[in-house]
Amino acid sequence: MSKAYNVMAATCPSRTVLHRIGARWTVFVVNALADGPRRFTELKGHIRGITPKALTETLRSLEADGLISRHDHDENPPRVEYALTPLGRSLLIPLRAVRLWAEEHVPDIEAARSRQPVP
Amino acid sequence: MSKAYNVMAATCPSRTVLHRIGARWTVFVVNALADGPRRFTELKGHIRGITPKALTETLRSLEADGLISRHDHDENPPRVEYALTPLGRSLLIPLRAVRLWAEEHVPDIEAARSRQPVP
DNA sequence: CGGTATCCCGTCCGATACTG
DNA sequence: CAGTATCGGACGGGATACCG
Repeated sequence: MSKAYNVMAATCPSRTVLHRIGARWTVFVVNALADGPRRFTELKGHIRGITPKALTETLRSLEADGLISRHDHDENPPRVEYALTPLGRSLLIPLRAVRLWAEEHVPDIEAARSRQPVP
Repeated sequence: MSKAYNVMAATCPSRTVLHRIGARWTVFVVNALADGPRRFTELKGHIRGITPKALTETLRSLEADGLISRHDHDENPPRVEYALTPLGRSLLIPLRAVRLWAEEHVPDIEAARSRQPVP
């Protein structure tokens, strides 16, 4: 049952899924929600360098894909909390593997890059 | 030793690593090399929809990062083989997890997307 | 606080054609 | 076979300012 989709096919929808995962900020946002719900400004503060525009777009995309949920408490002052859905939490596992790999192998890759001739 | 890098820091070099992983064709090329060395045209045929330009760029980038190696046999007609380096093979593990997740959860995500109002 | 609204620029990437 | 050359367009995303 797990082989119903094959990413190598040109028309396979799993490509759009991979595209979303590969988007600039997805990994950061999903990871930032790993420990529980967070508010907009919390996320913005935690993910250094992200602009409100990028954060909004990322949150909306992830919500559209059912990976996170948005809960507006409808208070004043406003309070909105974002949280991973069960689907989003399941993504956390492979994403953590990728993140750890990245953090682990930065030196190797930087070494390889520095071996390049600088044009 | 594994926490020397933290992707949440704005200046963290692991972000460039993630960026490379997230690039349009990286996942496909790395996965296509999982079973051993392959030639340019083999890859192009296996990864449906990729243009020679995109394939070349992806291969060069991966080579620059030390993830794949390029072996020109210097024959006529030309024969060039690409293969994963040990570093590239280590990436295969987290990438496979991501690919499987994507293939597995396509239905969930498509369902979520179809629940969206179509503007 | 939790976002929008603009503006704008780079770069990614597809299509197509050509070459050693 | 294994690429390069060229063009052009879509889009992601940064900077900045503003709003309910």
